[in-house]
Amino acid sequence: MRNEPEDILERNNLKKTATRIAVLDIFSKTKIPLDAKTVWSKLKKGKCAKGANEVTVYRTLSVFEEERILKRVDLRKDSVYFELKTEHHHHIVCTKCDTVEDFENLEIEKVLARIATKSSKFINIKDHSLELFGLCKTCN
Amino acid sequence: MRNEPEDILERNNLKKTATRIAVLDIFSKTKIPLDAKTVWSKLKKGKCAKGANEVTVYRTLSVFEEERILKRVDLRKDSVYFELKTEHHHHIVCTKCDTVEDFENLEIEKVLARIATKSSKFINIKDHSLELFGLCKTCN
DNA sequence: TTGAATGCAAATCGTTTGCATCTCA
DNA sequence: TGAGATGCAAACGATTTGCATTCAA
Repeated sequence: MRNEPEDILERNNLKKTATRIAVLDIFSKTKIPLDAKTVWSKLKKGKCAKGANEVTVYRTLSVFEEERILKRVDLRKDSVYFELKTEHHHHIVCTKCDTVEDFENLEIEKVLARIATKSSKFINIKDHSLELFGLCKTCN
Repeated sequence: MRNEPEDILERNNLKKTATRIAVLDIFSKTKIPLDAKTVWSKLKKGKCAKGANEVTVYRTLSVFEEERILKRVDLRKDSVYFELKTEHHHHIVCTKCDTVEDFENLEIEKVLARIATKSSKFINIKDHSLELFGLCKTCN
């Protein structure tokens, strides 16, 4: 399965527009969670024709989230961050600068699955967020 | 160590005002995360003199967060939720209704502590968030 | 008394919506 | 061609700020 922006859009029955392709490009190059403002400013700087509209960015992110191309990430910031939905992983976030480190851990997933079965009120757990917060070596 | 609203305020060198006491009361009775709007409406309904101002609620929550009396919780809602900073625990949140279930799990804390030591970019991890999202038995 | 806390109005910020126009398929 | 995508202006909701007033200590 190819993962070029065009392929992703094709696969999800989305029209291949310049903005959408550019947004996917940005996410795949950046590799860290981004919010609408950041994507928008990257679009403006980037070679994307015309520079795209801020509202279109919001709409694009929203569509990508619905199509599960992007995944929302909870970083305790004032705006909503997204990242490409690739392998399941979590983040360590520097509360001072914007450094983000990814990590994955099978053990945690197992424990969470077990917790899910123990819940008294929930029967259908679909997702979870797990992020660590602290100071990176530079900011510490 | 007593934990009446007055004691908490005293301990944190905060003036004991009617609104602050009422807000702490609400949090200790409710036991689930609350956002500013909810606290405000509870204040209005409650016996709190005058009913307090919405802005004051925001300021109160903010002060309590700074003083670490309250802890911010990320529930993927449109507003910011807080809860009393008591024992460390996590949440299972219904994405349809407002049901929230608490859970704690020592095993996870251990694994996270180990992950923290393995990080290449971070040296000082202070906190983490872990919330599960799904549908409760009623909404499922 | 006095600095901190509150109330009110207005500003700000992130995000959404209505509608006319444009563009991919 | 026609449904979906975009742009622009305006609306919106959550949160913050400036400033005058009130209140706990």
